[in-house]
Amino acid sequence: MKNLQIHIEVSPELYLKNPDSSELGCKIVSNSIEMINELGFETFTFKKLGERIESPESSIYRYFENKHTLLIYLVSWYWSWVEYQIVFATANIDSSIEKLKKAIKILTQPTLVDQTISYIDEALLCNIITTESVKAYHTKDVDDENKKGFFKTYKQVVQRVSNLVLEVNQKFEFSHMLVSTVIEGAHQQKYFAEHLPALTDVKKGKDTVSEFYTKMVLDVIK
Amino acid sequence: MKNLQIHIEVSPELYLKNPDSSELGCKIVSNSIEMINELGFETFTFKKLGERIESPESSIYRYFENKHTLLIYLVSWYWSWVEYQIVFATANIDSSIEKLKKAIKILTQPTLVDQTISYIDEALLCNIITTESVKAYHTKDVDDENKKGFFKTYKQVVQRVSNLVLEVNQKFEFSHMLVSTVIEGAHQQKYFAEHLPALTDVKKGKDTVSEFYTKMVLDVIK
DNA sequence: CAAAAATGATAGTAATACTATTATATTTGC
DNA sequence: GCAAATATAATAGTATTACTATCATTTTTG
Repeated sequence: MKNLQIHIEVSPELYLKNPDSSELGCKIVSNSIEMINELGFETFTFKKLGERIESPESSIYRYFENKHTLLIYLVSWYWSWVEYQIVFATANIDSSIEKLKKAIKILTQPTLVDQTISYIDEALLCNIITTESVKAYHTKDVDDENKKGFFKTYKQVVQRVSNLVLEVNQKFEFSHMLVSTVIEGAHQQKYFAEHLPALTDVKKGKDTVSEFYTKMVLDVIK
Repeated sequence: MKNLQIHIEVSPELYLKNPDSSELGCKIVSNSIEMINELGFETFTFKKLGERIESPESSIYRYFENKHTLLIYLVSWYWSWVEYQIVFATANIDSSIEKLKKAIKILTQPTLVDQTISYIDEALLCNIITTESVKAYHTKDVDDENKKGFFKTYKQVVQRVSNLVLEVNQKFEFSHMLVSTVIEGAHQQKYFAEHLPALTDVKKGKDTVSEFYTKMVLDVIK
């Protein structure tokens, strides 16, 4: 998987000007990832980002409509990246169960980063997904934004893994629920482990999250 | 369960002056529930609430430090109320499995409201929990607020249901994860059903969420 | 090298999330 | 029943946020 020249494309509805297309754009994206990690999404502002990259706030607004759309851009990038990993990890495997296990592993394991594509720090981005991604679709504008295709890549991943579930058990009626439960659950359990440990059983060092959700999926669909 | 004079108490850290103790306080709480439903949490402001109840913004600040704390107040009230329902529904039942099933039902069923305690509209409050409660603990201040006991009632419910899981299977290692996965999952599936149906399999009219999570729990712990 | 496009510098606005102050009610304790 | 305490109203003010607008200066490119 290393040193491949793959390139992740994000749907043009999510930016005004493709940040990929200029140095300033890349700086905006990579520094926003760092700053959202440091400050949290609500405390992060375009003004602060502007100061950090030494460019005026107004220049950032030429790339992204607002910080909410920037978050959705990051989330969308993330899911394309995850989908790529799933496709790669399940290629040339015959057993449906094995494919499903690999996919669950990717969706639940602790921040995995053995590769870096371009200017995006995937490890930091994973943290953002864990702590901030629910904010991407818990807004009054979900329905509008959904119509515009803002959540397409997330839905694609759910559909793809859902298909793997059905490959194992064609009669299972709740494949999408199961997959979205695993994905969201894995994020939350990681978050709980760090901030609200009473809500979880995650042990340090161990990959309890993967273990639990893998067991859960296999028990439920068989 | 109807017409009981039960009273739900919220921990004093969550308010400056107990809203329960005055007419204005009750108006603040009941109208905030309506307005958060109508506007969504981010668009809701103390200024708008003040206009609605025809009291100055500054009066609201005498009850709650800010709108975030008000949200936590509501969430905390909700979990006390749910805990009460679980205790009530599982009283005098011998079978551990039956008790667990009842608890899961309460945690996953569509907004249940056959009773109204005081000035709080439980149906509207349930909607708020479904769409906004993740915002209560996804902030930079979680750790601080957790130390102050802001999430105590939620943790109590998880612990209680977790104990029911262990009653059924003492050797199950992931009881807290399982329960918090069910609770959060149920909220999210309801939200997805309404806004991002591609992520779920919920069918209209049917209580798919309860059905799915009940099956899931029983399959995983046995 | 001229025209177009991108960026920088700067200013400005409405709304938000508060805090502060003083006046007027309302409650309560003796 | 009245003074003291407490709660609420009325009003003003501040720093920050989330933008929008304008114009000058660079940089790119055909």
